[in-house]
Amino acid sequence: MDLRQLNYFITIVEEKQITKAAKRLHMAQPPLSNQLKVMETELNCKLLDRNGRALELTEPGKILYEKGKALLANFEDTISEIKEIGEGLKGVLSIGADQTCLSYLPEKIKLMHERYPNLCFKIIEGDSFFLKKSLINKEIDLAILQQPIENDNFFSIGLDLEEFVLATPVQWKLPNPIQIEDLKDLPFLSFYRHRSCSTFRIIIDEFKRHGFEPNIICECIDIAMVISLINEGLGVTILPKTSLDKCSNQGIQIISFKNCNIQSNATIVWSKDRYLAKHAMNFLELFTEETHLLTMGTICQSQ
Amino acid sequence: MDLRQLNYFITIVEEKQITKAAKRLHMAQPPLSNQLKVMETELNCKLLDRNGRALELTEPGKILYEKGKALLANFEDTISEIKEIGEGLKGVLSIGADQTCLSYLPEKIKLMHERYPNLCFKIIEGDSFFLKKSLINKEIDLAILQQPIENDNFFSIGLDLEEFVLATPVQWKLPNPIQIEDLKDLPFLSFYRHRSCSTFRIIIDEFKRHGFEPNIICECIDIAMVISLINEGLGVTILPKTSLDKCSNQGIQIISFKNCNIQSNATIVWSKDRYLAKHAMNFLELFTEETHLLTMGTICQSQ
DNA sequence: CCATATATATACGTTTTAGATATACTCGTA
DNA sequence: TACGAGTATATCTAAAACGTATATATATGG
Repeated sequence: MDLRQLNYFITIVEEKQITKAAKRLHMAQPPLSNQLKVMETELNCKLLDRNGRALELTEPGKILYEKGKALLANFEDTISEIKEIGEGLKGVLSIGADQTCLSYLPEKIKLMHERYPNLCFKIIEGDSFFLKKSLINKEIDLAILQQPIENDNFFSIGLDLEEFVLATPVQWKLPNPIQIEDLKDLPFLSFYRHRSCSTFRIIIDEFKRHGFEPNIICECIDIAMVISLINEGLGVTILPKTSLDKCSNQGIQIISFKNCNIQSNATIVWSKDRYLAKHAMNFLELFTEETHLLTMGTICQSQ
Repeated sequence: MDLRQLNYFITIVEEKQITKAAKRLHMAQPPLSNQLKVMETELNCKLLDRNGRALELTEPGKILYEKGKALLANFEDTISEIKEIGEGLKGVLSIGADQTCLSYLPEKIKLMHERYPNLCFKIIEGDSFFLKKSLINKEIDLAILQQPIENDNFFSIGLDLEEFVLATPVQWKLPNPIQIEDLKDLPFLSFYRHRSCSTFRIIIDEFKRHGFEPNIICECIDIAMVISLINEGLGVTILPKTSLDKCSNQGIQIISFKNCNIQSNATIVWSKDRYLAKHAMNFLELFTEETHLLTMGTICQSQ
């Protein structure tokens, strides 16, 4: 017996007549009578007691009706749920972001929530290595991080380029804009978990390009810690502009660079090894709508 | 989507491979791949992520697997239950009996319970009119009563014929066996709800055949009441022998009749208007096994 | 009591679709 | 690069679901 037959049976019971049930099911009466017979043969018992016109449930018929109705409803609910998840209307969207890119998220998540109110979000913070591993392990759908991963197991789209700025204690007297060489002797605060963190590398590489290395007096794993150290007048750091906008920045002075061509290269990345879930595609669309930075061809994987 | 396809999907998930799943399902691999594709098309989303060899569940696939597995199990349980009920292994068997026939039940029900331990019983007591109505209303599956119902809406099989006996107070000095004429002046106790009760009519008719009517001093609705009145020495009554055996009968004297040809005519009766449930047929068999009174042709209705 | 209306069952032909077979493709590996 | 394991595609076959026509059964009205 299958669900089609079960539905036939339930309709017959509710219409109390095979003919009416056939109409409701948009089919002719004879095949419906037939299917009922097939079911009864398979179950080896009468489900309906036919005396002339009156159609009455037998004991097993009664039970089949009760349980079958619940089963069908359950099944239909499940199908609907799968479809909703498939359409990205429901489910859990897991996004990874490194510290400098966390600032991209709040606005976009608000937008997603408005469009897909049944969607849940999971935000994971970590450096590029951690995020890469999470993508491969399928612990996250997407990651936003500085600088594309040099590996060809990932698709990626670049977000708006954005300048890096210098953050210093507010009372320090420094030129604005400043030159990278002026940082030579300033105490420098950096953040990362591993020295291979991409944001860290971008900055270090820029220093090296100018022929020196920063005077690092503290390495933190956390931007907020760096910010509070700056607040205390301990030193300076270099960050993408927007990631400072979202912090409480009284006590922080923001200075642009004159001759520095490092830019925030925030990139949204996902795994090639995996079917990109619809809700993740929908999230990507939020970025493409605005920036128009990419051809959609790179997003839509071959199905 | 139907349950066959759901089962296919679940098997694929569990075997982690379409080829192995096809083997387990005793079918070829191509149609199984096809069905998976059909499902994905219908649900409008990928259920499995195929990268080369590794077959992994997508988000909607995961949910479908979890819920689908439960659904399938539920469905199979329901089918099993229906089959059990259909085979008479389970369910509720409702039996009606009039007072003089209640004594037939305990032994048979014990037997039924041993054979079909999951079967429940419902025993209803009432006079023949009440039982007839209950059969028509389908409140009971079968009824056991005195004398076949003269209506042709019922099937019936007669049980063992059994003599009626006289029950008197133990201290009364009466001949044994006795003649029906000797009852002419004895105080008579009778039981029934309506004067049309068949047991009552059988007895009255026998009195009339001998040219007199009993000297009825009390009409009760209950055998137990009649018995206790006899215990008190109030009068006598006539009953089928077995229905006295089962009562506590200290204080009761049982006397046979010499010239009386009334017999207990206990009959088991069921409605022609109704498909006789399997458990009811099984119950009937208990009687036919012993008595061999009937041709099975009358039991097995045309299906 | 027969005629009619209403409903279910049977017979048979048609269409749909699940499944089989053969084969091509894809990817990882030796 | 060739091979092996697994999946997808193409085409055919067979089963079964459905429709049409019609027979049968049962309640209702004249």
